[in-house]
Amino acid sequence: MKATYGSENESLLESIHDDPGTLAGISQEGVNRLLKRANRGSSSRKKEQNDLKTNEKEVVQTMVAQNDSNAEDCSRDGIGSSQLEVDVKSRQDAVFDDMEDMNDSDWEDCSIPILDPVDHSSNENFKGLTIEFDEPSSSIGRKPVRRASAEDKELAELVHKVHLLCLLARGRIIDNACDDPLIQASLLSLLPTHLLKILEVSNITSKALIPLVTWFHNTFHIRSLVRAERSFRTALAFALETHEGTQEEIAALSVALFRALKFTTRFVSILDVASLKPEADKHEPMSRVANRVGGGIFSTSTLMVANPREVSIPSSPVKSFSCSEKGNHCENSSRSSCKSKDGCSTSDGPHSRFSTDVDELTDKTANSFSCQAQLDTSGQCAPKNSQGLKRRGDLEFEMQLAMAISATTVGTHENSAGSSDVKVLNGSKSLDASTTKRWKRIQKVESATSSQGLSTALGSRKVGSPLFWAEVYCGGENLTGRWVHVDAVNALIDGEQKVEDAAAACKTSLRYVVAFAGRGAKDVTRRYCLKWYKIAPKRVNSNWWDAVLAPLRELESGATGGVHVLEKLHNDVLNEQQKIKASETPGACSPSNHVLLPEKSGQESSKEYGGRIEVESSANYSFVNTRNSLEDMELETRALTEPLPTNQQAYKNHALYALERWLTKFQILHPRGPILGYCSGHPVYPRTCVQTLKPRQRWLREGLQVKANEKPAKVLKRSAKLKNVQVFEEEDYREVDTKETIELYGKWQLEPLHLPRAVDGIVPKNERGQVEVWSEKCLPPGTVHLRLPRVFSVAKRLEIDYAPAMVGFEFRNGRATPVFDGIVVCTEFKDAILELLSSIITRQKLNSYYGDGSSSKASSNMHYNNDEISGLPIKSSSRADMQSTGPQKRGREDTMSSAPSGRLEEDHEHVFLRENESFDAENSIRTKRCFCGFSIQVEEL
DNA sequence: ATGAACGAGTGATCTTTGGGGTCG
DNA sequence: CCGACCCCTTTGATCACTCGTTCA
Repeated sequence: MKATYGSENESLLESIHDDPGTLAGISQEGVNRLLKRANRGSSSRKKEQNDLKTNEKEVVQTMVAQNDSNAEDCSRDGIGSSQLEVDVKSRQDAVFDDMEDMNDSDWEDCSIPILDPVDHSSNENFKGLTIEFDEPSSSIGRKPVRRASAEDKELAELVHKVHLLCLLARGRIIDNACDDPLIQASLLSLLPTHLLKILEVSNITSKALIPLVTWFHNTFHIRSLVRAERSFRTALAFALETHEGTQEEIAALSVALFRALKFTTRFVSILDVASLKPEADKHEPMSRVANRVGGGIFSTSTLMVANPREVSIPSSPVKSFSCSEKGNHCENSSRSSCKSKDGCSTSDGPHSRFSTDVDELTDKTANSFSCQAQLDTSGQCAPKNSQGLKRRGDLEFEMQLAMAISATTVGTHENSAGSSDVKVLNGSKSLDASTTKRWKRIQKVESATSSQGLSTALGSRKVGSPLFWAEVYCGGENLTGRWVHVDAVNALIDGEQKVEDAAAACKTSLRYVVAFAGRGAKDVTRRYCLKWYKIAPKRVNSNWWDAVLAPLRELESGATGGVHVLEKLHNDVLNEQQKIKASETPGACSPSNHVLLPEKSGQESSKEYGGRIEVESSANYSFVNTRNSLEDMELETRALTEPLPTNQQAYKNHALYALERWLTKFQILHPRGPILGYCSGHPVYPRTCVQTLKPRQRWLREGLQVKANEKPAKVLKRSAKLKNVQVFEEEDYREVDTKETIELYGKWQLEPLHLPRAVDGIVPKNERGQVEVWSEKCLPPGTVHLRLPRVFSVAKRLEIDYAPAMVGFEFRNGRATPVFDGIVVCTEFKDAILELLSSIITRQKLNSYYGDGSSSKASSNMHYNNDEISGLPIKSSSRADMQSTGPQKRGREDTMSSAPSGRLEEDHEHVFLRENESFDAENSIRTKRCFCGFSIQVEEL
């Protein structure tokens, strides 16, 4: 495994050079680091297990040897030996755990009492040992279950996030390359003249795109390549030149073409990231993650076959056929890379194109998957006879191919059977039934072979998955226009609802579908995902993701749905003229301004200051401005209209729906309805009906109290054994008392907290003489919370009634201890307290500036004075003040006080940790405390 | 093949207000 | 005798979640 991963890492490193963009580089570096760390962890874990086993064996062997030597005198007849070994093993198993951490030095050379095998049956000790043997032996049969630790999860999340960022960066790079004017111009120059008529369509529809996509699909082909070190733009140019490329490149070319034709177009990609949860990779070693990184971020998927030459070419009598039957393509195969029986194509030269013969293809695929991927640039391959025994590589390749075909064909079938909006190109005959059957067969084969340890199959399941496509904004669709899914690679138009199934068939999770435009990005997963409840748990924390996407969304919106500020200003100047012309063409860009050599991408067409394009961009301003909000609404609507899941489990954390059985003990349905449907006979309620309940005391913390005469919405019985141990001992016959109930209330039973008002300067306190200040709302009316140092002393000295303010609990020494911070006093005393505190501060200042002696003396005076004022010893400055050696920290602050210096020579240097600081915002006084108890107050400028 | 039910393991969350000895 | 201070010791119950197994 390690070796595999190592090679993957190397390819990963190589691929860094692919895009020398800083972000990509940095991201890649991050990924590598994480992967290395992860690999280390996982390999070390594996190593642990291996070591465990190895150690075990060694220990057993050693001990057996030892025993042998020790039992030299024992009779060694063959009858007892096997039993002896078993028994010895049992002991070793029993002591193994303890031995794990011990060094050899920990072991004394001593004889292990081994009884004569003949006699052991009569020995009681031995019997005991034999019993111990049964446990580990039975556990051997059990699968070693190692659950993911918190660290594993954290690591997996980190990898997931970094991977996401890398893929985002990658998408932006590709998107940017699609805007390349030269590439766009070259594409346009390739375009047949008759297809240019599409530019005359004012409001483009998905239907109008069919000839264009057909041409593109017939012109450009997928080929899996060994990547050379080059930028994506170069790769794109190369793909353009050779008409072949990776799925990513071909998809990018299609985007570039649409943009060249002035269609508002996005490059859309499934970000196939490493799993958010460590368990997902449990059975797929990190090599697969690395592989996916290599294949997903910096190149398209690669065939997981070590030596491409090992892949045989099935020798069914195919003169040619297209793997992209019915317009669908498998990634690692294309018609151009399919080899004739007696020839191998070379990668550099243009490949001959073969006409698609679906019927023939059907036969071919039914017999065997006789399509050969061109696996490397050399394109060399050795034709082989499929009749013979297939090697692993053959088998695997066929599986990949089958999956790819199956995946895409499913979508095709649904397309053809589906709505009229769905267009299927290049297909005349449905292969679905047979392909589906094949798919199932192949799946069986796959599971069978993988169980045999077919390592090369790792990662290959994702082959064929639709990972890249385009979204073209079709103004002629619906009333308002909409984004249309255009997968030129697979010749699919408007097949958004097929993507999920196709991806699922290739084991690709549709967790993140991101559309790129204008160097920005937008999450459009909702458009392609019907079962969001399956996706949501696999996605990263939405806050983080939204924050990451926020700036990119603006860029994307600016490119596809809005107008740049400068353009808007410019357009404002020409407002009158625009108004006149705006009413003429509210749709997409004008075809009449089409030029073969575009100066800008479709998104930036409005930058072209000339004639109608400019006018249109302005005219579209309000229109396109709503385009994004319309799309947001569309995605939002999809989010709110998810179909009811059919299995109960799915309701457990469903965002929209709930089953009563999955409610937690602190939840309740209120109101109980409406019932949206039933699942296995259980009524389904909207999630909005699920209310969280809390005890009365808990609501108080939030400044809410239960209304009068409200009965608890739920009463829980809680075992209180520990609490009532003493009670129980005293009244052990009252078992009922060992249970206590918790009365829970819901939000609808609450009202704002009404605490008794402070009267006559007396603070209302609880039974402990405190005020619990969980928030400002918990303060009794007429009181104020003062969180000032020494305020206790001041209040006491002024003989003002106060209550310690309890702000929470902390666990210390295994028990909860209340945390106090400041005091609560009646509002009328606030000024008096602050005044006195202020006077103390002033006195300190005067002392420090004009007092006889050094500032240190003044400082010591301060503390002394404080104590004097309060008449009470102040803990924080009691001992330490007398022992401190001087202030250790001076910053920009104006030091109001400094510690006494040099009075006592001690080694201790004060350390003022930030968490020990308190800050009085009103007076801008910061109190810093050393752990020794020494404190210092500074006024911040 | 799928899903329900169940059990086991794990991590997260909730809990929530000292007491005895020593010294000045 | 009283009050201040130090030291002790670092919970554990419960819930939610996940995964594996079994069974229908």
